[in-house]
Amino acid sequence: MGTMAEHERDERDALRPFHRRFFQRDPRSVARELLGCWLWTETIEGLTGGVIVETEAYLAEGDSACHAARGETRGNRAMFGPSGHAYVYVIHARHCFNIVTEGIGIGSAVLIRALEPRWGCSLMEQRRGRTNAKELTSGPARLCEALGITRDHDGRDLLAPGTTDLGLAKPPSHQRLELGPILSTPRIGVTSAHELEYRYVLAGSRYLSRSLTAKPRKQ
DNA sequence: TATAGGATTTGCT
DNA sequence: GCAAATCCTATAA
Repeated sequence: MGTMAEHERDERDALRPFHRRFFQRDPRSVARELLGCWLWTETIEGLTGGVIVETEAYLAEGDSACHAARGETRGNRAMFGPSGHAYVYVIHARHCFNIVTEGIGIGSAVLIRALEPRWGCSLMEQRRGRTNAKELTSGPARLCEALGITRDHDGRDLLAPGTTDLGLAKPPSHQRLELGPILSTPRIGVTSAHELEYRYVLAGSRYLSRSLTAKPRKQ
């Protein structure tokens, strides 16, 4: 009793799991409501994870920046699968993690862009090759590296414990992060649909992938 | 099989 | 602030 590992386990035992219905909705609603929720992986190496502080929604209709916009391919197949499953893609030799929304055949998802580190910081430091807490999980590819998320997780059901080392849940009410205001901004890095403000952030977080005051980079 | 480009990150200036 | 590094994926031949 009282070890860090046991404390972490107790914490997560009190978690409130998601129901499939939560993901069978407009990705903009899901993206907003995932802020403050907990994401983790538990592998042979250990437990790593944190609190979601930044997300982006990608819509099936009228969103040219969405990977599903040009139809289903081998790479984005998971996006057209059931909601609540992982969609992991590779870009610039790095992985990015999404959660599929709505339902089969639709093609929408929420990209997880940043976490506030919370569990397994030493393992995350090891995987990332750096110790600055702000650089561990503040970016879609950074958090995948820190949590050990790869294409191997593509298509995994997040709502089927025991079939995956990925975990996602609402925190117990007494453990909620002070949310602060939720702001929406244009999405980062997209080469089209700049006008759609489907990036959602906890405005007070120190762990965003891009500060709210930073000038948008050339895209 | 070859080629171009991307929902990124990093280091250097 | 800027540009290089990085490698998988889609597309065309």
